[in-house]
Amino acid sequence: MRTSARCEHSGRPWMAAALDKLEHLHGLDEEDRSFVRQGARPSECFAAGADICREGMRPLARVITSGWAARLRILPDGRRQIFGFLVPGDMIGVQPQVVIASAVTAMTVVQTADVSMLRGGAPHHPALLEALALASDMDDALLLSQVIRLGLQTPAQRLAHLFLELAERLDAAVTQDECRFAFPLTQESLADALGLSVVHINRTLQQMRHDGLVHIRSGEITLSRMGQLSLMCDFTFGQIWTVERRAPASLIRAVA
Amino acid sequence: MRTSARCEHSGRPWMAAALDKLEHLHGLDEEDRSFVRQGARPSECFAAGADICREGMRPLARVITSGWAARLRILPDGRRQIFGFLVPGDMIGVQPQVVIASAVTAMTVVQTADVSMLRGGAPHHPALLEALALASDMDDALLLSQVIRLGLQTPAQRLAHLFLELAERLDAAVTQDECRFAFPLTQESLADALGLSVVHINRTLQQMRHDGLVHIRSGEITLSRMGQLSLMCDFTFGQIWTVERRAPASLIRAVA
DNA sequence: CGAGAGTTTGAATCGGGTCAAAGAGGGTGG
DNA sequence: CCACCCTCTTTGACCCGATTCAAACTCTCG
Repeated sequence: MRTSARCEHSGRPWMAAALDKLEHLHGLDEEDRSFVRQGARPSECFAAGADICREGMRPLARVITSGWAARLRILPDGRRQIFGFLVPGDMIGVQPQVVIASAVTAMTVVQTADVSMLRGGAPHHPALLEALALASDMDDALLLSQVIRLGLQTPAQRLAHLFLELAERLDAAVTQDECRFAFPLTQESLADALGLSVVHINRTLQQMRHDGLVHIRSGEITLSRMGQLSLMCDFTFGQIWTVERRAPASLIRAVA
Repeated sequence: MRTSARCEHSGRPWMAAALDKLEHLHGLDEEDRSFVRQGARPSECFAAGADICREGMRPLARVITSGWAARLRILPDGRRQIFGFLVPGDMIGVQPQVVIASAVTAMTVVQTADVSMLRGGAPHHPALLEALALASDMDDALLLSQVIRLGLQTPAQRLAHLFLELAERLDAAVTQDECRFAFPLTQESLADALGLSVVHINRTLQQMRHDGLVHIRSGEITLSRMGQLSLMCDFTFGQIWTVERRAPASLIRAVA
């Protein structure tokens, strides 16, 4: 169990991702932030492929401080469906949740923190309570996006939509219509998330690369021509951070 | 606005569906039940096709007392994706929800009741609070089922899975391996929910009818050979009513 | 340097979509 | 009470997109 004050990989102060996410959702004051920082306890570290939480369990209240995970279900015949990805700042079992209907599995090495003090919403911190409720709404919205991808989008649209959603959630760095961020997923994970075969994911990515839209190499993705990308898959920046529309300004600028 | 004590269509006491659902999720005592009955106010009645709640709004706390509705989104190009169906007893905007990420549209005439007193969970009714948290978990689980249908199931499996899920939620009547209940959806609605074309829904239903599995006629569906149905789509009765596995006994018996 | 995971390629197949048009109800108004 | 109309269902033909299988290639890590 690690107790250092910084994340190994990103080098940012630990809990920074979670605080940024909550801040995005609803402004916090310094009092709220220190409540979160002091209440959180460094917790388990999971190897890639390890189960963070099994299906049907009452989950512990945890936040991911580094690494990527996935909500997923495995069918008796071995095929799996990924419902969505969890990135640093995302929480599990914080909302008054009794059971979780899906497993959560680490896609990379994942570090977590225990945030039991947030269960049932912090009584004396109304802003925090609001932020947590919005985080829960966001989870719901992300699941709806996933249904839209599977239900009505073409393969290229699914990929574009997922990439843009991740870029926004990760608050990715944007430079002149290009957006770049660490991307640890295999094509197989993408296939399992987007309801397509690995082969077809591969061919579609190739086409998109040829069109100068996406480039994935050595664990890093580069999105180019963001305007084109968001147009082709009907993605709107800012929708994720519901109510207040506080999308990272850089992303919105890059598209406009 | 109606204030009568009974539902027009079903003839059951109004709020019966909601109370039954909560009861299924977590046992209530008479005190809890009368709290719900007395706090609920008969509210709007919606025509088929009317919007019960628009996307991005802070929803009023309502429960459907009769009729069917659907959570859905309509894309700019006119195509629509149905995320799931709401049946009597299902609630909108009760959980500490700030915004709703999808519209809710009436599929039939829908009567609703105002249950604002349940917002944020009834303070002095712990059992009710638990039941509401479980209802919220159930909504999450239903959305995950929808993703599984779209992501990994064949057309026939999607139909079977949806029918069985509805049978269980509606606590449908079962007689010797046959299950029958009112079914007001058009094939177009099914198509929009299951990510298939109307034509293909039609052909698949025909095949299933030919196989003696399903029969839809004049607003009523009959499911036959329930064991076969649940086997072919990997549906497990009882999973919906999470923790306590309190599926309607009749349904579980019919399959075993 | 080798092993294993992940990516890339080709060829054959078939499931499901689209288009177009014909039937069946079921409700309404004359 | 019947005729009409509108919606929903059903059918056929054609086509394209995505899956599958199998094999080669490439990268990364031990």
